[in-house]
Amino acid sequence: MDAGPDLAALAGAVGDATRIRMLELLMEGRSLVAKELAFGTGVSPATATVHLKRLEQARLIRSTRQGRNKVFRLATPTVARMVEALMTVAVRGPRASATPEPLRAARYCYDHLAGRLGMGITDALLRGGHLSLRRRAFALTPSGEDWFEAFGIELAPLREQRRQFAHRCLDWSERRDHLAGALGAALASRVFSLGWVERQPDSRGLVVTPSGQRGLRRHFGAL
Amino acid sequence: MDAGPDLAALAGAVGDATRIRMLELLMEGRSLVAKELAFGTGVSPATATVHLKRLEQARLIRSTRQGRNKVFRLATPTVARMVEALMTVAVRGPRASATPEPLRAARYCYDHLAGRLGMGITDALLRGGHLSLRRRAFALTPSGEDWFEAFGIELAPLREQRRQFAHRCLDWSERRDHLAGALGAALASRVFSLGWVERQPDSRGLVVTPSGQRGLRRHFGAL
DNA sequence: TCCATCGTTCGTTCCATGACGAACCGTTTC
DNA sequence: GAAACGGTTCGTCATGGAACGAACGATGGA
Repeated sequence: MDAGPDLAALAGAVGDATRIRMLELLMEGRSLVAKELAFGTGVSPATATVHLKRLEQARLIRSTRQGRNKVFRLATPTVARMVEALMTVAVRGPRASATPEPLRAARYCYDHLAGRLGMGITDALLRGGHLSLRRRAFALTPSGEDWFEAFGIELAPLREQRRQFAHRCLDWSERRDHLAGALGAALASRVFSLGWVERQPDSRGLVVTPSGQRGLRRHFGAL
Repeated sequence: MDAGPDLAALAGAVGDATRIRMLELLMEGRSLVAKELAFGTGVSPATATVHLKRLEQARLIRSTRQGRNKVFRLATPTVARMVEALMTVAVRGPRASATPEPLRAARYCYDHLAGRLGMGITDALLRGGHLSLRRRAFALTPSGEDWFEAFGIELAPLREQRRQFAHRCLDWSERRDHLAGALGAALASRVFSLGWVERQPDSRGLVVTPSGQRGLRRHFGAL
């Protein structure tokens, strides 16, 4: 009698505190092994196995074996966007203002930069004419191609990836789009390896280092 | 230890087959009374009451009393977008191609037109220069203002509404944006009152009437 | 080879909660 | 006023499933 996609099955897979927490942990973009996910959700390895299996059957996550470890990641960027959409709804209500300031300032969203940092960088790239807006994505302008190469990011390999190149991702704290996709991930990775931002332990939160302050200002102006 | 919005509470509210089905029913944009939602989900009125209360406490739906009836609707367009995001994920997998053709052709998404019909109209308006793309929304061009007025839609009252005027809504079957927001809703309502499209019973699906075929072609060209 | 570690499987326990019917309250209609 | 109807509340039942510990297989390191 129903119609369209099988929402009930998906909702069942998502609708558990432990499992949604696992998805939240994976939103950092890191690949996590089963044990980390068990610890991160405060649950025994045995229980974690069951949940992870269920998430995998629902195609929300994927796993690969690495030796005796099993590492998990979100199945697709679409899943990440779904989780973001859930966050966008969950953020209102009485606890709305309880969103921790560090997370609003800078955080990982799946595998790219979000929060005010991600927004600021995206805005700067738009202002500088390095990015332009397209229907469902950003587009890299000629000057943008030079800019990214100069920033130390090789574009050719990124274009060969199957995932979207410069996706637009809606930010639950800023309520606007920031740069995602292969290009966004590469940018985040580059900023990270430059030592400009560092992970906060056990959180999606990021901190900008002193050298990062300088570097970001130099490249993106006042964020 | 957690951070950000309270996903667990939201996931709990969403993660039940009956409740997600209720949200799905409300995605048609209609306001439905409790009894209809009970019948639509195949559950007793008593059970429906409990579910509806829970959804309301999670701020996913809102209700108003009308006489001895209680009518429900989605709380905000943000909720509608969240449900769409869930659908977008749920649609892949083995049953992907099982999405009923009528729904792909034309359907309600919350309160505006979606599916190929919604996409086609949106595209035609873009091609005609009546709409332009903005960051997170569409914008009405000067020629667009004339067009909508000529089509029988008063814009002034729409602009006064608190909701977004010309929102972009991602379509789970077409995977692109279509026109939503106050303007999208008004357009859908107008097309409906012209008798160009009709509801399919017990479904989000829409059918284009013969006069609708002509009217749509005349105004939007080949869809 | 032996041991440590990781993940899975199995069996068990236990709690949350989804469902219903019956009784009840308020509104509308006749 | 009486009857009909919509919705809510209450009590009860049953079931699903989340959690754990223990035992087991597999992998990698010493």
